[in-house]
Amino acid sequence: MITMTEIARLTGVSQPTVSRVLNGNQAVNPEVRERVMACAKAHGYQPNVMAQSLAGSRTHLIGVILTDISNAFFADLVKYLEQEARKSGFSLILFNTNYELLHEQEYLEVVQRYRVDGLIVVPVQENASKWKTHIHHLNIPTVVITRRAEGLDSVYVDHQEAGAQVGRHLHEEGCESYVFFGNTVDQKYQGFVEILEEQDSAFREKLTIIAIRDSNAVERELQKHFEQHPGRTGIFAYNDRRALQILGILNKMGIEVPGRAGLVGFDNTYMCEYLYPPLSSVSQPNEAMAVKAMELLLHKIQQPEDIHVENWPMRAELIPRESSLFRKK
Amino acid sequence: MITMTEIARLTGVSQPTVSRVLNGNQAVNPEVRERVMACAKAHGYQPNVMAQSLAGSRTHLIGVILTDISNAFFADLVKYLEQEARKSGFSLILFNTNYELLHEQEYLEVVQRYRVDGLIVVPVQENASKWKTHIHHLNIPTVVITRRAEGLDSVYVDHQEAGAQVGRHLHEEGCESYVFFGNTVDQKYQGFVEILEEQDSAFREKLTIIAIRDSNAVERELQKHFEQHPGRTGIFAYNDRRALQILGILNKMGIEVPGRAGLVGFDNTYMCEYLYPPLSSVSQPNEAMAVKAMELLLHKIQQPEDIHVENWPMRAELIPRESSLFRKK
DNA sequence: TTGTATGCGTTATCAT
DNA sequence: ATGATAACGCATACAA
Repeated sequence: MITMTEIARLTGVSQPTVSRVLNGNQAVNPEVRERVMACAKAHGYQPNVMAQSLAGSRTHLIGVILTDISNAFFADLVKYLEQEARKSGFSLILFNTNYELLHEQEYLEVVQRYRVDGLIVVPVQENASKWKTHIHHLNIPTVVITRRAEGLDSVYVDHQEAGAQVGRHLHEEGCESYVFFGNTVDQKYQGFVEILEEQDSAFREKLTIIAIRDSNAVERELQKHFEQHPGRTGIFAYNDRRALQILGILNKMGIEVPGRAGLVGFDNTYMCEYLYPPLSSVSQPNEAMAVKAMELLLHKIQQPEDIHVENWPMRAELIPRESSLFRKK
Repeated sequence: MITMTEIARLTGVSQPTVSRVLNGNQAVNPEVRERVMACAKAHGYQPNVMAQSLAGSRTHLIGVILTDISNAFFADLVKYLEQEARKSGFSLILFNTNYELLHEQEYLEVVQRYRVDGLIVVPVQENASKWKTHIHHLNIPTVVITRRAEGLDSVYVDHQEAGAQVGRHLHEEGCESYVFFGNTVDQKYQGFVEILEEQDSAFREKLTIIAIRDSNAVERELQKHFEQHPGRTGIFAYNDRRALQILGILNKMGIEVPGRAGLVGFDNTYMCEYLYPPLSSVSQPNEAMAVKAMELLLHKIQQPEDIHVENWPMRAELIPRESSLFRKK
């Protein structure tokens, strides 16, 4: 790979002159400019980012540390992050923690070694004090994405509001009892419950919470619920994967969807529209999140003195499909 | 970020001595060693990869250029690639071409600028001569993955053999007619057809090929097929996404699966086991491919003189599930 | 407009 | 065992 010094030798000028030409910076003699450019092109010159970075400029590297790239949701996010980074001439150096704190810690060191200009992170535990201390010590512009970490710029979806949307929707579609699949510490659950309690003070008695995964056990729980609640049941699953499993179980049980039970998933995975019936789901604004996160990050990179911390809760959107729409007969 | 020179100043030794200590290389005075180590640890020293690389060692960067990270299959692959890279102390710098040749070309330049030690690529068009010339000019150890590029190390799945597996399976499960969803240039199709022609010389007349995507149009085509072929029908879809759509359509048509039609997908996506009925699918050995690709690449990086080109066709495996199993009543 | 000199943080080759 | 010194490829301040 040819270097500036080499081009200088070949064209009979000094290396800084080559630098000027190649960076289009200063006023250079047009003839020299042409000669140098021609030589560079002929030899396929590519600047050595390592040297550039050493000499004081930026690395144009953005470290992306996330928990699970094989998760379609994160993979989608990465796609948009990469797209945005590219627009500004940055490249992504990617790390997958696999939800392991040790890996996360190690990667925090690796990105330091590469002197990344900025960091976009999906933390394993966004509010663990150890992690926060570590991050703050790095002194690298950082944006947390899909999670809210206090004291750090965060771009995420307001899950509580999303849960409320689902609750409102199922209620409007005539559901008289409810099943929530997932963990009750989930903000989705909080929003779901709150809005429905507003509608119906006896709501709690009409709610079944299922956290187990085993299909047979789930079927038993559902059976029990349907026996106790004759009216239409609204089911909210914390993600589409889970919703898919439930759809299969309902199918097997002979429960009519959406007639007897309305189902809503989360993440709006591509498969939703292909399922039978098509699955209602909550769509997270992946591209918007990526764009905003990168925007915040680049701003911090360019203006390091701006120490202002921003929170960007974004709104998810329920995409109603057949699985939860009450069709009057 | 503290440097070796700074540590040298603080501990009253020379910078090269610090280097020796930190690299555990030479015999150094134990007292000095301890002093330096303590100082490094206290200040959270991290080597500057840019400087290391400039000074002659490797960048420990592996460029990963692929077509679509948001595709679950590639995302999964990346997960394993990252895992393997990490084991050997390499990091991934990731690029998503989005199937655009211009982006691919541009990224080929970017990885040069970063002086990556090696390249793992899913090309947009693996046998375009322009691309191949470009790749060869780079003179960077490269492994092509999921595709077979002649003249370049390639790790991929033998789709023809995979198609044959599906054909054999459906035949064994008592199918008397067949539907293939996809493109006939697909190697999967070739293998599928070949094996079935061996079994039944009149096979071609019993085969319907559907390439369209529109659900209504697909339904009409299927309807026609079922009217003409009363026996059990074996359906092979080129990927799970498509299989899912078909499952929905069959459901809607009232076609019993697997009784009236056996269905097999491709990629063995996580959703297969949650579908109703669970979907038979061909599993690509993602982890094995990633491991092999990285192994080949690291070998080439460490032994650049070994110019030997290797092809690694790997075997996919049909995972039979309820959707294609003939249950005798 | 152009060349000289210097420094970035390492590694590596010398002496000592 | 350790310290000078040079070199990697580039940017930049300064001199001419």
